[in-house]
Amino acid sequence: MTWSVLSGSATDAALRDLAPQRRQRIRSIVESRGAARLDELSTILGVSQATVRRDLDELAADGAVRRVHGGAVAIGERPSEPHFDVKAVEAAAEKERIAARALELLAPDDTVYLDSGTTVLAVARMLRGWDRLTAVTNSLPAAAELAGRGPRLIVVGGEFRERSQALVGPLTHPLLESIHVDRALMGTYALSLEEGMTTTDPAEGSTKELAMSRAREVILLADSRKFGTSSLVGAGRLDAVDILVTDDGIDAGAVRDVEQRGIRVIKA
Amino acid sequence: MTWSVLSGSATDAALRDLAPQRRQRIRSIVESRGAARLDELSTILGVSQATVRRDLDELAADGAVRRVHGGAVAIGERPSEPHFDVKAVEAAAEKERIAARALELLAPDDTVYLDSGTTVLAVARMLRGWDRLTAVTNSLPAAAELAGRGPRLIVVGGEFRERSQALVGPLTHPLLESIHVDRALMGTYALSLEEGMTTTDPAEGSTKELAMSRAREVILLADSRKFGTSSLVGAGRLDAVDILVTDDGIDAGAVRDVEQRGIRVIKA
DNA sequence: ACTCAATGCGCAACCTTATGCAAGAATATA
DNA sequence: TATATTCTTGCATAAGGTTGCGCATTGAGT
Repeated sequence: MTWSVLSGSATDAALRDLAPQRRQRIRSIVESRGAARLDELSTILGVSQATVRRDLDELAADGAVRRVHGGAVAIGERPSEPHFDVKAVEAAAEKERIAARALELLAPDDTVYLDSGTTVLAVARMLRGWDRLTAVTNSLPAAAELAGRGPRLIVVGGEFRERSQALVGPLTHPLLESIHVDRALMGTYALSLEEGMTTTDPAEGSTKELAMSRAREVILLADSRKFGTSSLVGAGRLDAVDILVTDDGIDAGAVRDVEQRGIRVIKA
Repeated sequence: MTWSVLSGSATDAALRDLAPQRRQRIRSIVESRGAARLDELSTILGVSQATVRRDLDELAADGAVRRVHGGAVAIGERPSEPHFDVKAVEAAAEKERIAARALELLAPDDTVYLDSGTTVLAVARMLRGWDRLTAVTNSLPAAAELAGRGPRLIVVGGEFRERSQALVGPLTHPLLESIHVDRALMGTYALSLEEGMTTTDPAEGSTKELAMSRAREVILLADSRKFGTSSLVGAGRLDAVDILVTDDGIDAGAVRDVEQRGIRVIKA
């Protein structure tokens, strides 16, 4: 029992973070907002500005943040502003590997559909300079990434959905129905054997399904953590998928289950 | 002007950006518009001109922007004539004025089509926070500007044309034909009484014509230097235009000619 | 149990930097 | 050349930072 609660400062101490925890919090605050002023941090954390200063100096010494007058800014500030708020798309190395592996499945003259999602976006980045390729996409970040950098670019129309930064809904359908692509590179929010691909938005789900139906070959990019999860609405059954590219975190059982459905599994 | 100085300075400090953030903002403003005036930046950022000067000097030293008399221009704006720099700054300010004037013609609940081009792009920028508006556009930069910042956003599909950074061609038509907007804000490469609007690309021309035909009211944004010029292919006759927003550099004779066609002329 | 050094934190006096202001010099436009 | 901007410069000020010190808590040694 802590009857030391009687003393004011003892109470505070009990509630307060330990120094390393506090530094970690500062670090994530600065990182998520790009910058933070000293007095803000002091208020948020409930410690004095002097303490925040010390923490900031510490973090700066470790190279975790960059110290500036009045506060701190995150390291890795992008020099050229991305057209879209592609937030924290320092795509995990894992996604990069999956993307690189998927790239090998494409031919230089292909017509390729690029779905929304960060993993597929990583592929889009790697397509710079592929000037014989035709890329079709409903992802605005992917479009921004490809605009004028090699591939012929076709953007499907539709209503912009902020969460996925993609164009979805009924308005996309006429265009999708009028085209045909060699390969579709799909992402997904969740994936399970029974439900197949699932996502949070009905419009997005049906757009995904339609896109897949217009492709000769469907390549699904999904990291192993997606396995065995499911979300609100269906976005295509597993049967629609021809190739699954994932990372080696996937367990052998899952691989066997998927391969049993006639899907080729590639571990990046 | 200086009420911010008079009021509580502590409040201001809390709202103000950190120096690196402010520089980053300046950088992206200059980059996205191609140029910016010093006093504009001062107003936008809420700091004195002296501070903007210092920031600009700093950024110029880093090679992030190019400093010119009266403001700064983005790196990579190629000078086509002597004194282009200052002209670029002036022209940017002119477009802003035209855009601001056009903005007054819109109602909060409107459905608006935004054409490609830098002047219309300036309007898109000003539409941030208009969350009751629906914006339809074929311009990728405009879409990037609006994505998740207020208006409902619908992007028409189509093939991306690098020169205009817009989606054009036959693939755009099905979607355009299935919608109807209150107002269309159009830009143009060239403009003359006889030829009407003209542009360099056939696909772009027909897309513009179609877009205008889907609008209840067509608003053309064109600075006065465009008058009396013409380009390769037609992009709509003047009869299709209801309102012309231009700058006061236009001569009285031209205004009379245009008004004689039943077009309302607004000088920004 | 008691002391005592170590640590973390807050406070406040003092220094530094960033910003604003204004007058004169420099530069553009007519 | 004349005139209106814009730029430079020096200085005032306030926001931010630094330093030294004291207090509380903790943990180890006696």
